[in-house]
Amino acid sequence: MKIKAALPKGMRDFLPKDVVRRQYITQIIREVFELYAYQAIETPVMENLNTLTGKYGEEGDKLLFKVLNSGDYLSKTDDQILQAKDSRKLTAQISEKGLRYDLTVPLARYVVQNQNDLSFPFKRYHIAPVWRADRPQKGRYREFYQCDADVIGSESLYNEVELMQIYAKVFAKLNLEVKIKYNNRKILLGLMQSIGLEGKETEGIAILDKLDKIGLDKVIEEYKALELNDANLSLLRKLLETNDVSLLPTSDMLELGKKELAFLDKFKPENAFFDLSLARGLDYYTGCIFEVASTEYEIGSIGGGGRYDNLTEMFGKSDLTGVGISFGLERIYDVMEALNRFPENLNASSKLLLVHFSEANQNYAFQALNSLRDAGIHAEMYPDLVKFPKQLKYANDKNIPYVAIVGDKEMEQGLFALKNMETGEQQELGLDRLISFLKSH
RNA sequence: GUGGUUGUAGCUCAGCUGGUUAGAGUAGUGGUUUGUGGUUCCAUUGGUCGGGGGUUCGAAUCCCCUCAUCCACCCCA
Repeated sequence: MKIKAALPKGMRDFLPKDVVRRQYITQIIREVFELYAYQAIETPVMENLNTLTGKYGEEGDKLLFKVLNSGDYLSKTDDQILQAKDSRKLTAQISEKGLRYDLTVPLARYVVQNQNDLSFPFKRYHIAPVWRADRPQKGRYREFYQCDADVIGSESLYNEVELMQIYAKVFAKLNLEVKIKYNNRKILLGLMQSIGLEGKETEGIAILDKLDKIGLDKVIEEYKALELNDANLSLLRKLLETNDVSLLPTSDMLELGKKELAFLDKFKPENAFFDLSLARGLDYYTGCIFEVASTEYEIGSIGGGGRYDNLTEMFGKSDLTGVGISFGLERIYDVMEALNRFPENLNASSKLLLVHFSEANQNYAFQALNSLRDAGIHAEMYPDLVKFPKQLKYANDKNIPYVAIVGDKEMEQGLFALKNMETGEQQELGLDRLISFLKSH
């Protein structure tokens, strides 16, 4: 029976030429992370479901990929729940693992679990895929890579500044123009509280976040629906129009937020800007928050992050604050692709193909391969005995720049006919000269 | 979860208002006197026209359902 070759929704294959380009991006990110003294870690793709749930808000919980228990999982379920077809309760009984939704929550778990072996402040980076059961669309996939750098156990705001510098440096190296936006959850929370939205802070912050999309008037309308008085409504309007922190009311929370903001204002990179309407949906942020968007191509945010004070507390260790940023690889890729910013010379192929006409030729060529590879030249021999044009076509399709022809003539003279696949030029060289030629071209 | 779009050969698509054995390009394979590709020419493989049901003498084409896809909303990288 023939089954249809297909992938699950929102997941993709990558061709060799795609992988080279993805690695070009991650390599730059990795280098900058290491320059700033972050160390790589790895964690499993699966976490216990109770590690993941409740960290990303209600929406986030819905978007978790859950993994079915092994074995005869149905035999252990409650009959009543099974009969009632209650998916949520049943899920809890048949699934105890899930795919990670981001790299931050697993980090919190990791830090608590491995605290004895880590030195704090712990600066780590992690480049790996995450999964969200979202509906795919442009720039949104169900499997995508995040590239994270976080500092755990340091409340210094220099960390925030460094992280913004990392954003600036990486995107500069990628030749992309971006705008780094920052804000502070304390400002947002304090503001909501001071305008009479105690208990409804999250709701109020979510409205702010829509400013870009629906405009100021509609934002104010939505606040009106929350029964704000006129004084507070006009205050909000003014704040959003001017983005001016000095207009903020006074409260303990707000003063704290303003102080933190002032620090960032002082040390921030040139392309970073305070934005009062920046909110970010992830539930765990408590201090500074960041988001990066391309100024050249519309695709949503290509990076985000912030400070989280209570994430390790959920795993039983308090007083361990963290701050981090994330790069979204596929969106950065899409921007690079759309703007044609990948270097021309990225090539996944070898430099040389050895072609031949007989088994004797192959024997001879295969031995030469060893010397070529010992010299560090990426080389391959066409493995099968096929017609000559077909071997050339292979080199051509794979974008291999040079072909060395090994026929009886060449064997007798101990030479290789080196052909430049672009110009068609051919020259006869001994093995030593072949190697030195390829090394210098 | 809501709204829209599109589903025809491995890939990109054409098939007009329903009418004979469903086409093209490209890729694949075989040849073009067997040591020169990208750039000759010829031949050839490959499709239950997303799936199911209905209307009709007759459906890729019309209607209904369903699945998938892409896009937008929600939210996010």
